[in-house]
Amino acid sequence: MRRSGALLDLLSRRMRAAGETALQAAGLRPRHLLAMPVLRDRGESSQADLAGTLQLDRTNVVGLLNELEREGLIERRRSPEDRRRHTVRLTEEGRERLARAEFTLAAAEDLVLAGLTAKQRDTLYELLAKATAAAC
Amino acid sequence: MRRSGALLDLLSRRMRAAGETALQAAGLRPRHLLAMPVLRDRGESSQADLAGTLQLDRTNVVGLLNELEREGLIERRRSPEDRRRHTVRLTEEGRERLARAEFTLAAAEDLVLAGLTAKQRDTLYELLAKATAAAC
DNA sequence: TATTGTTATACTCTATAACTATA
DNA sequence: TATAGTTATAGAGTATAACAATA
Repeated sequence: MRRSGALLDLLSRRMRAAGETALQAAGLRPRHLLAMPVLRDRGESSQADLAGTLQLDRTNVVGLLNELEREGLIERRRSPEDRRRHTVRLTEEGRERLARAEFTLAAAEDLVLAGLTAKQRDTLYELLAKATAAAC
Repeated sequence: MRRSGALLDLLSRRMRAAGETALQAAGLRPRHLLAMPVLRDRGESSQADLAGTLQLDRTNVVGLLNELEREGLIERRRSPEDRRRHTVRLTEEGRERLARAEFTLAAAEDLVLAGLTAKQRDTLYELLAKATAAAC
């Protein structure tokens, strides 16, 4: 019986472990590299929108942003239009740390996928992108 | 930049959540459906071998097997050849519960991958199998 | 009433260290 | 000395409930 779930579970555990190791020197974790690219691409975002995009619970986004804010990589500001919202942006340092960390992480990820050819890695990425794009 | 890790993380979280929901009625969790098929295919296994195959820490396999043993789905016996080892097997009830649960889980997994065609799901499975087959 | 951010909390997953019994 | 299983424990990931501020 074809059980993609078991393989996904194993591969994502390896990815996480490899990512943690690779990012350790940069003082970041894979989870940080989920949120930061979104902020860079959008320019800014509310915490709720960010949680929706990452499909993380908003309560966990609070802690994630606390860590990034403590490191000076993001900043929160109260939105003038809707004072319930925090507008979150990358700082300049956040942008720089992200650029370096992304290369480090991408290299580590490719290493985990060393069993695949470059073309197969591309196909895998496309299939994952298509699968996750679906509502659920 | 191509970041398979982020997509893998998201998809495996969805898989886990869908699997938990689907297996709830059977009183099992996705993690149980990792170990049980290995035991069925091998007939029996020591805990250390099982941990190696699943790439789980042996300390976590202890708890996993405790749950399955409490439910009467596996049995541990002291190995006569090496009295340090526990020989683990599926019970008859374990075999039956597994057969039913596998269909339930496979259906739930296909639902998570609904954004892909059947052929794409097969390709994804093959790529995941090849990627995880590599040492690391 | 509903939403945004927050805190407190609980449960799962994973890894490390240390113990025991065997080899 | 080393290995198999176990226990205790700590850290990360995730979700739920409840609250204050704001809409």
